[in-house]
Amino acid sequence: MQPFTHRVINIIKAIPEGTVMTYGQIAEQAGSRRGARQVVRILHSLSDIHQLPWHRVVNAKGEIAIRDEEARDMQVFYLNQEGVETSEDGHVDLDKYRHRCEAGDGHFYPFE
DNA sequence: AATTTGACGAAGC
DNA sequence: GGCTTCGCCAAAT
Repeated sequence: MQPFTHRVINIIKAIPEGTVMTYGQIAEQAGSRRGARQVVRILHSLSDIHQLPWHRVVNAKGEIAIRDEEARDMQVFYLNQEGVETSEDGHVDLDKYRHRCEAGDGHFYPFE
């Protein structure tokens, strides 16, 4: 298992209830800014054996990225259960629910 | 070992 | 706002 993969798993497991993270965010936190696709792979392959809250992961537009209708519906259900409002299309308000790695004083860094 | 793939993201049209 | 192209790199084949 590559360090990147391990970090991604760890990050996903650390997502609090009622919040969501984007693939890009996770990849960035894991160390690869362009690793969103690896996050996809990891989630797809590893959510099964790990206990990953995959339903708290959405794409950059705040939409449910999943393609399977049933799984998509399930994700919407879980998010609603946790208090995340989702549209019928399955998109959430990232500005409200996006989990951000806080700097402590609320200072927001647009880039790094 | 080589090639394809993929629940994505940003940039370009 | 939508569609296409390119980049990215681990996992699957």
